[in-house]
Amino acid sequence: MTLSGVLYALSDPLRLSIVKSLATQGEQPCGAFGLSVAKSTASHHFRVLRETGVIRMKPEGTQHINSLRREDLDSRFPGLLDAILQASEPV
Amino acid sequence: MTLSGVLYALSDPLRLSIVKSLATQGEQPCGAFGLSVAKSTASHHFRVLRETGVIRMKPEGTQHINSLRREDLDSRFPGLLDAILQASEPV
DNA sequence: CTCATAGTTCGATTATAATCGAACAATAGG
DNA sequence: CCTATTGTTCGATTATAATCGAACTATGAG
Repeated sequence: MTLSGVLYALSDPLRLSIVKSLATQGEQPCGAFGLSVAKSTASHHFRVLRETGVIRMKPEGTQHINSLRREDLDSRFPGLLDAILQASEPV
Repeated sequence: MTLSGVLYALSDPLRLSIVKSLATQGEQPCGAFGLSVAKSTASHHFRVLRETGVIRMKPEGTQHINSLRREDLDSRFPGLLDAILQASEPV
């Protein structure tokens, strides 16, 4: 889990929107985000988030539940996630 | 100045190193960072940092002095820069 | 067993980004 | 005026990343 990796993962608007949704709505399956891209594209973005350590995924029935790795992020990069979530909130 | 833009700019290790240097050493001309890439490549990275609003540049004699736009960043994205600089410090 | 649902993987395409060298521009110094 | 220094711009190349459709996998429902 690297800083550059996390920043890169979050620099994509679609991935950032996923993370924001997880932060405010809590864990959700991939289908719940209403992403307007092909399934394979969505899967790619979830993979990036997973591989950079931003989210975790657990299979549950036929779906995969995503959740934010908040504790890990907060301990490794204190304040970073909060700053990002807060910065993107003013919408 | 967008969040995604700033995150993108800082997700590149070379650009992050420039920003770290500016944060700790204060303003410096392009040549002072000891970047091991071609001049044109360095110029490209400075441009990205400039265009995303992370740094400003002022010509001074034959050189261009770079400085961090800390106030702007802090007011637009409170805590973000600090979190990033702190996270990358543990070196 | 069959079928629908939820995602993944694969391969291909397209779009972005990083990188370089060469030529250029601006300035300061002699 | 000539030259060195500092950085920019341009064009080309290469590397990464985003995107899609099609085929696949796993699970649960009937």
